[in-house]
Amino acid sequence: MQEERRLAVLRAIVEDYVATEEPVGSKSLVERHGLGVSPATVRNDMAALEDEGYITQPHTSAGRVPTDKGYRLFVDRLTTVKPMSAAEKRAIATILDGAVDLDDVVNRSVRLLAQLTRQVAVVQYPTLSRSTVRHVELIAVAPTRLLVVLILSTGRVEQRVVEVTDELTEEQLVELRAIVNRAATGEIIADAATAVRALAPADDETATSAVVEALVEAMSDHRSDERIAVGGAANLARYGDSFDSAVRPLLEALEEHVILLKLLGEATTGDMLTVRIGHEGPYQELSSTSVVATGYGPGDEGFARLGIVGPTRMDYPGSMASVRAVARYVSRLLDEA
Amino acid sequence: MQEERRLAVLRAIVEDYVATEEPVGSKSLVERHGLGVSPATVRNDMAALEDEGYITQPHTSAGRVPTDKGYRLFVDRLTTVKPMSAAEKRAIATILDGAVDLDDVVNRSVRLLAQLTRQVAVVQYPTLSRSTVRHVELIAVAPTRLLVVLILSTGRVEQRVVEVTDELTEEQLVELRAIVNRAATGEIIADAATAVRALAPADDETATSAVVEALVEAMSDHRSDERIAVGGAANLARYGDSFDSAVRPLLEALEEHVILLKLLGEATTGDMLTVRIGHEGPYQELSSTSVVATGYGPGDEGFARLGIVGPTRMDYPGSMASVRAVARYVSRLLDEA
DNA sequence: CATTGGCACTCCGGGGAATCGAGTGCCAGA
DNA sequence: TCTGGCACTCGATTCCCCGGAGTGCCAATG
Repeated sequence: MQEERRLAVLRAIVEDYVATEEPVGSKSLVERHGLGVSPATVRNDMAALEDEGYITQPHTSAGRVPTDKGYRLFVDRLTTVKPMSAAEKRAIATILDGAVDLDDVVNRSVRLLAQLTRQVAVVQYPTLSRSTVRHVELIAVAPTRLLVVLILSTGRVEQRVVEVTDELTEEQLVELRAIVNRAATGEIIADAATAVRALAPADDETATSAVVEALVEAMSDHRSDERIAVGGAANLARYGDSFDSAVRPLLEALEEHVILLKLLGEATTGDMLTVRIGHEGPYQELSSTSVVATGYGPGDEGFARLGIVGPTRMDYPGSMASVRAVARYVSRLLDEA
Repeated sequence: MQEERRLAVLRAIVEDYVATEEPVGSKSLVERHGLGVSPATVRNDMAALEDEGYITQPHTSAGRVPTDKGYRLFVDRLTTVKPMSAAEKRAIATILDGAVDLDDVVNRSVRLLAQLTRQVAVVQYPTLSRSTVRHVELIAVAPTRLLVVLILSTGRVEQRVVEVTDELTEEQLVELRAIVNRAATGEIIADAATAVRALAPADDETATSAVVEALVEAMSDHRSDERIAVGGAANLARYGDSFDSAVRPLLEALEEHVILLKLLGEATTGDMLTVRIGHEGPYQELSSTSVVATGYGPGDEGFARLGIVGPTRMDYPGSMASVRAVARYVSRLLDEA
């Protein structure tokens, strides 16, 4: 089965290259790994692997380096996500259990991920779409001006200021508040939006309609979708070589949350662990960085994403394990709340 | 007046070094700047300046480089904050005027500063302490559970959940809400806390006391004091040399908001433009970075800080001008709101 | 036919040696 | 007090050489 051995060789190359950061040659390969064949044989395999595009050599007669395609094969077929040790699990638990609210959970997760993987970690705040409305509050801040406050089960608060044409009496306000709350409270946000919208006909011009409009807007506001926490940027300092080409665009991307979201992947892919290697991503400038991400969130389907981004030359099994473990733990945490 | 010329030489050295990033020698100095003396004369001055500790040479018979002490003198006596051009002012205005709320103002400011100075920008969120209470809302979320919402003039919302021992009727709730609002609404936050605390004697055990406690806590909560926005980290990529020694600790500091706050300086120093050069700062690891910061905020006295942090070898006049201009504009913006 | 040992070849990277040149310090003279 | 001249220093650049790791190919072997 020379085919099988070839894959073993590829795996060994990836592992060695990740560990040493240097092109790996046939001789050191057979020494470090216990493949029971001679360097010459390995060389033949390497030549074949190179023909197929899985590895490449930086210069003539240097060692081999995995290509993106090689990493892809490695991730897809040559590795299993290695389970976390009990100690690591405990560490995750202790760190995350101390969180007091949603913001805290996200911040702790991001630090934890950065620490575990020694890469840059990115955590998207859970979307509103799955949370429920806890309360709607209307407050008159001026005669014809209302402050609409939307309080969600996650503890998040959205607010809008609404101008109304007619002055409202206190009784009208109380009544309106009651109506709106009756429609929205306890509903998940999408349903609440529908229910609230049903309260006012489109051509209505009363205060109700203005408030309804603001509420619907607040509910469907995607700003919180775009909220993201980033951590572990200091790990970029370990890039050392290839600085301008790799670190600079990444640093820029870290401040563009829209780009980060795109990197994490579309939320529609669910809670699958996804790995995007180098050029597979949407940005050319980031062609030497990979992303390991997954969906997470309470309930069955993930509704936000978290992950890490680092050089293509990274420890995929370890990163994948960490990302998955953190995602699972956070999801459970959110489930309980 | 050889003393005067010496200072001119120092200024020229600083300017050249900042521009070229290379040690500057006597010959190129007299060429680039119009001091009407010979290189030899300048050399004598340089020797004197070196004796006094304002400049130093990296290696024997290389050019001279300013020391921290040299930069200090430069900043204190040899430079005036150069006014911004009309175009720059317009740019500041257009960018900041588009802001829709406090978060937006802060985010835009941080980007703007980073863009103007090409350094890392840091903006502290305005503290609650100077803002006024717009409204207090009490919401029963369960029979013996109240959600206390504190809405401030800045648009910030603080919330607390309170457990009360006795069940409250709707009337009691309305009354309590009225009492609390009468005491707090319109007051600046410190006064409001005092007023609210006066509502319930310390040994009281009623719902009032629980609510009061939560409110006071929310009002004095310092979490928002610590909120900080950072931008322009990509500018660190321009450091090029001295990477591990300078960029790494800075990247680490950027994630530790407590450290950033310390770097920005104590808020008690008011709205003075302060410059901290290299080792003058509280952290040894950041001995090759400087901070240009100032207080800002509505009203006369600054109550939050913003600034930039970059290499000691930076364009101080330009940075100071940008920081001050942005601070002023933001302050005016907050004043209007 | 896959595997292996042998062999010639390539080329990167490190270590000197030589050179260049910008810059300095010092001194004597104006 | 300033200036020109001069000898000296020393980091950076260039060049060269060589070692070593690695390759590709080929003929031999099980």
